Amino acid sequence: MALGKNYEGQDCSLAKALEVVGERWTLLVIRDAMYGVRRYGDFLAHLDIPRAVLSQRLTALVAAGILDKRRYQESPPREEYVLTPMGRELWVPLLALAQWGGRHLAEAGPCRLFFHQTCGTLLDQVSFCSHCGVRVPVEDAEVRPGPGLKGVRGDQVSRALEEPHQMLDLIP
Amino acid sequence: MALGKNYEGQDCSLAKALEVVGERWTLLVIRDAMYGVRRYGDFLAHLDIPRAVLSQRLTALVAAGILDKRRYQESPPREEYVLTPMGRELWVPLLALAQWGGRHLAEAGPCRLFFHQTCGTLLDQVSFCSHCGVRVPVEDAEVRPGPGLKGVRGDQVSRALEEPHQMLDLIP
DNA sequence: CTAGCACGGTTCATTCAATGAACTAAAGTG
DNA sequence: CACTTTAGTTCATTGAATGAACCGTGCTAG
Repeated sequence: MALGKNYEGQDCSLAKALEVVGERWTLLVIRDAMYGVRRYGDFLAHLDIPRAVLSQRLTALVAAGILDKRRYQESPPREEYVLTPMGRELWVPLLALAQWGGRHLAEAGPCRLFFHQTCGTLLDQVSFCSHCGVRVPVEDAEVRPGPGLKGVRGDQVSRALEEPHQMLDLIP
Repeated sequence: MALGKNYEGQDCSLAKALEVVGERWTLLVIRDAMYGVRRYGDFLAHLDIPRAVLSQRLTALVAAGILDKRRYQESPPREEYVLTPMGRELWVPLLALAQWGGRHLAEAGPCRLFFHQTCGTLLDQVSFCSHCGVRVPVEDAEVRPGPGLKGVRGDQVSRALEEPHQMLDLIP
């Protein structure tokens, strides 16, 4: 692969994690799954990822136990990819990385902000709600557009995310 | 590059972060820098990374403001790479990812454990010390070998990390 | 003063993955 | 029956990763 194999000699939990989620595109696929993207075509439209790469990544993530592929309708048979509990736990490092990027790399501020859904508090320190004093799992969080959002993408998913949206909830 | 460019269309802080730290090897280089690795040769020995890739990554990280390259001795002139404050903040997502890997991918348990240096409390929930109620920055943390550590690597850095070691402190 | 060595790289041929366009296949729709 | 939607696969091309060899600087031992 391009990123992910051959870290075996590393004797390190981080290396093990990167073997599974460290390849190009993989974390963005997982991010989209957290936004509620579930279908091949929606990932494709939102990520501008080559089809072959998307197929490979989805298959690998299913094999790793991060995504679950399941039929959501017969006739025509259609499958969706949803995060497993293990996949949902990636919320913590993912949010931390996004917040780091928002602080240091986004001139105009973060593109998206995350809130504790039950109390409305902004999550700015990892996934910890300073108001409630609890760690907020993905399912209790809400995304809203942030100051840095340009809104240049025209796809379905991007448009849906211009509105506040509960994490994991299916994109229209 | 192989991972990192071309996420520009993404309008997302996570994508921006991955443009800088999402390439193969990059996060492992930063991890080593947090362990106190500073010299080209030590990164090389500990990571088993091709020399050309290491050069490229170090240069890119300096350009991104994550590492600082500075002379630590004249005659012979030698440079070291140390984390900037911005780089040190990657501690949060890095630790979160390592903990996720330790929970889900390490049969024998995590290879390394991290402790709040001032009180000795294990950091198991991101970088938050449950005893002191504070967020622990890298410089206040200590690494110790965990149950999953096999200790198969013979290089200087690996051997040094078989002992408790304060983060960021220079490896012997 | 010269041979060797440590360190920090660069160069280059080969391998392997990413890219993107085209094609396939199953099923439903008009 | 033609056409569309969805979810892929195939394939030629590009580009990065790999690993071995080489380079240059400045110490150090004989």
